[in-house]
Amino acid sequence: MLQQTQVATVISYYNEWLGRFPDFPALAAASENDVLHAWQGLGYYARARNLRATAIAIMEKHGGTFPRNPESIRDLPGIGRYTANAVATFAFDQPVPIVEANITRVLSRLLDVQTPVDTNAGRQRLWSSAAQLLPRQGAGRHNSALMELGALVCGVRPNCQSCPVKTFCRTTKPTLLPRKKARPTLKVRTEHHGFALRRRRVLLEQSEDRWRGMWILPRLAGRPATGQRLHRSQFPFTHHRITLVVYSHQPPSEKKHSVQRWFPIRELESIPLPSPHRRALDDILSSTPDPVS
DNA sequence: AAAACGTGGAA
DNA sequence: TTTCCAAGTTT
Repeated sequence: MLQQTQVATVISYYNEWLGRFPDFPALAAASENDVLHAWQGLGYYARARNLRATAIAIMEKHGGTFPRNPESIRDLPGIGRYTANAVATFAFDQPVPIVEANITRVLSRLLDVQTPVDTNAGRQRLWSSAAQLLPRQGAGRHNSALMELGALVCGVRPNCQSCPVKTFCRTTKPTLLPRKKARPTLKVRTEHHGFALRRRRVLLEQSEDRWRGMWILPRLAGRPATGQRLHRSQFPFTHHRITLVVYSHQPPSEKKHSVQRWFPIRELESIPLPSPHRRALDDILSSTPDPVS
């Protein structure tokens, strides 16, 4: 959950998630739809599918017990070098390095790393440095301390006065570090969707790409020739800014290549919808109590 | 190896 | 308002 997501955001999901899926058997037995529903709003939905796949792997390949060594952990779906080592060091106190956003700030400043950290050379530098700094005993505590330092002192706006390792720090301009590659230019796009309501049911389709497995308003090829504009909003998406426009429309009776279903309005809260489409639906359903047939 | 993958908080 | 970015991984 914490991958590329702030701790405070994760906490608002964490307890409910664990209440719903308290252990590996429960998560392994859950449907992908249930998992996506519990995850909705958190983003990066591949994590939800991978976490479920990991639970299944734990049950089927590891006899229900989470593996202890980093290589085995790394083989689980959705777990890369950082997460594997983080679990190994925090759960099992193993002497393996970790490098995430906080430690990237700390090490790049401590060592005055001018190489962009989001390049192979930069990552190599940080990971080998983290490995060298590792103590033989108490690696879990050490790694935790590095992260806390990055979170509480060596943040985006560092508080060097209160830094416990200021005498070792090589940079004189901490706010210029870590360096990163130039961001790709923002791409602006408009996406057109249709809203159809019949007998208190809304037509939705299951996304096959961006929000794979989640339910969205049916895509339209472009601005429809007919149909009233019911909603317009914008949402950011990685390096895109997308304008979402929703029109009233009369769906053709047959539609191939995408799963479409009519959902009673009451059921909308129980199915996984991405945030922009949920907001659009909320907007339309509240402003037009009884829109077009 | 660049690009894709989401969302909301904070400056 | 815009921009940056957060306990990264996969393709």
